[in-house]
Amino acid sequence: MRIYLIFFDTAFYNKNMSESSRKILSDHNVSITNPRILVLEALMESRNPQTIDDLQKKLENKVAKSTLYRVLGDLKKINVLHEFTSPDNTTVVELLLHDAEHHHHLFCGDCGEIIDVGLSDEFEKLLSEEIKKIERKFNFHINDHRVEMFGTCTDQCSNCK
Amino acid sequence: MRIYLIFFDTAFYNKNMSESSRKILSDHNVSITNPRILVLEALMESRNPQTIDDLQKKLENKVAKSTLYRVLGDLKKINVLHEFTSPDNTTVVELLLHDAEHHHHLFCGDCGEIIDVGLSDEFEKLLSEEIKKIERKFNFHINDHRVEMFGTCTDQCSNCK
DNA sequence: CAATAAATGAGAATAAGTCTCATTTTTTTT
DNA sequence: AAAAAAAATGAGACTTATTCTCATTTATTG
Repeated sequence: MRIYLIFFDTAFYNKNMSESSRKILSDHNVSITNPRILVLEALMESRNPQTIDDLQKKLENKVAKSTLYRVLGDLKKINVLHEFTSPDNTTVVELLLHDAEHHHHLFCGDCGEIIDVGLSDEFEKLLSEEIKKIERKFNFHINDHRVEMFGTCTDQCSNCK
Repeated sequence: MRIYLIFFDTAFYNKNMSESSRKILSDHNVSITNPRILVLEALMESRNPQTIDDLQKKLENKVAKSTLYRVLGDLKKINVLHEFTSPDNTTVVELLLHDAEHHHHLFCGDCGEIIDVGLSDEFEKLLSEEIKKIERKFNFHINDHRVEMFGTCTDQCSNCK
């Protein structure tokens, strides 16, 4: 089952990114424009979170800086993009596709790589319980959470060796 | 035991913040200057993380902007300050005192308040085990982690009501 | 207390992100 | 399918957070 999902996912990415991009936009009633397709394609090119700078490089000058930021804002608004900040204070961005599983982040302090990681169901269950306790204790309504892990890749990650 | 710690902590903060500040600096072989003491005092004034803007207001114009950033950098270097970014992309900063317990953060999306929260020992133990698994799986050395929780305070937090 | 080293203040410089507005592209209407 | 209306884009000006520079002041050392 898990293998099936991953397989599907990869196929989804590679077969026709332009098609997928159009579908994402039309599914959310967002008008289909070239810059939006280009940005979505650039986002799909890598599975892990990437910096705005990474995106700009991939897009060369095919999309103006102001448009890039605007498109990213649009994608956030329709909930297909997740933006957060890495420990060295860089904004990073990742696509949230329909089949994206709930996950957390592992940061390498050496090369800056950010890796998506899933944690066990047992852990997630206990975490949900902890969160319920926190909601009661602080009278909060909590709608999202994330575990961030900080370390160094011991020479294995793609940027390092 | 927990009550005792909190009690000690409060006393530590209030009795003589200037003294404590000097001690922090001398303990880390950092020269004792007025701006550093003022910044440390401002940091001690609130228990939860605060923005750079909060600090600047507390300091009025007693410390130049460039100096404030430099002092914060110094404090990070000696590991008594933790800097991170809130979901709305604001830099926040909190003092890590010797007796600060390991904790996580709860963010209110309405008023921006950030609250330190501790989670149960049982949870932390399971999280450590998960982290060991991740270290093996990704060949990483992980030295820190944090759980971030996002929500809204239901009219209870200090900024809101 | 003098000499040396380090830190500070003021403001210039940089960089990330936002805003403006004339032009172009997309969507809607007919 | 063309015209009209609405929305999005590009280019660059603007803003804001942070860093840098350097002359002056403050701390530390001998």
